[in-house]
Amino acid sequence: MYTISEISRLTKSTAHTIRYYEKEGLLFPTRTASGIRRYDDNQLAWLRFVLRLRATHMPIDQIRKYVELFHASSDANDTSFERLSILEEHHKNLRVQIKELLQTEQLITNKIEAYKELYPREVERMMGK
Amino acid sequence: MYTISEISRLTKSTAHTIRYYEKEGLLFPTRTASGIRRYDDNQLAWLRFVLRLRATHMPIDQIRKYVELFHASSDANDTSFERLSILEEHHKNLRVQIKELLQTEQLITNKIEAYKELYPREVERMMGK
DNA sequence: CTACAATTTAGAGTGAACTCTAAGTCAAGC
DNA sequence: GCTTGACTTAGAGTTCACTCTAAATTGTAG
Repeated sequence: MYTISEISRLTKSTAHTIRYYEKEGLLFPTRTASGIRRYDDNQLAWLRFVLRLRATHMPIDQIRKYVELFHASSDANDTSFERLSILEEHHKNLRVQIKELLQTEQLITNKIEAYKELYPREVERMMGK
Repeated sequence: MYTISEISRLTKSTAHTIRYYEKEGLLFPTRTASGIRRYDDNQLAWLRFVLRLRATHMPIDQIRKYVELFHASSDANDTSFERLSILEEHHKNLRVQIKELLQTEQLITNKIEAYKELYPREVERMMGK
């Protein structure tokens, strides 16, 4: 079981952000009798996943929707399909982002090459060659 | 020469945003005698480039720095190297983003597969197979 | 000339995601 | 028991990038 500062260190995020995610309904740590947050390995893994979703620009609202569906799921009310479709929507988003980044990466590479051709000696000097 | 609404249509951005970019020092359209903005093909191409930088999360401050260096450049004060290094910084950023996206894409793909294995028939039905 | 659409400005408002503050409570070492 | 550092809360503040408003001006078609 980890304290918030341990989780913060392990995930390289701030305790402020971790509390904020809890307030937004993304995390549900247990508490000690005196009210101090305790995180286990499952919650650590889940937070790590959340941070990757955030790093790839999935809105907090969407992540919360996913969490709510997870908690609402039961034999009588299986929410797997909705959760799957949220994942698939983000997956579609990821592919769009990847495409945009790869295109722009090529464009920037070309521009950089153009600069280097314009001033080949100076660039070599600047680069410490 | 294009009006702001034509540029807006051609770049799929709003006139509001285009004026905002001008206020932020990214664009310098000419004006008619009565003060109406006019954009030529060079400025259109530059705006398109700016929009790709933005789509790949380059901060407006950085783009402005690049523009300022461009305008400050002369034979006596060549700013090509600084501009090159700004491009290279963004290029480094792009590679980091691409890596993060590809990793997360793999992770999500795996999760989606797990859902589909859990409920293969229902997923087929949902997907209209 | 008139009407109506497009453009202009300064500045206010919005939304998302943090990020921080202050005042108080709790835990650990001496 | 005392001190020091970690933790708690509600709520305020910040940053970024738009996004919109309102009132005035300009362009255009009939």
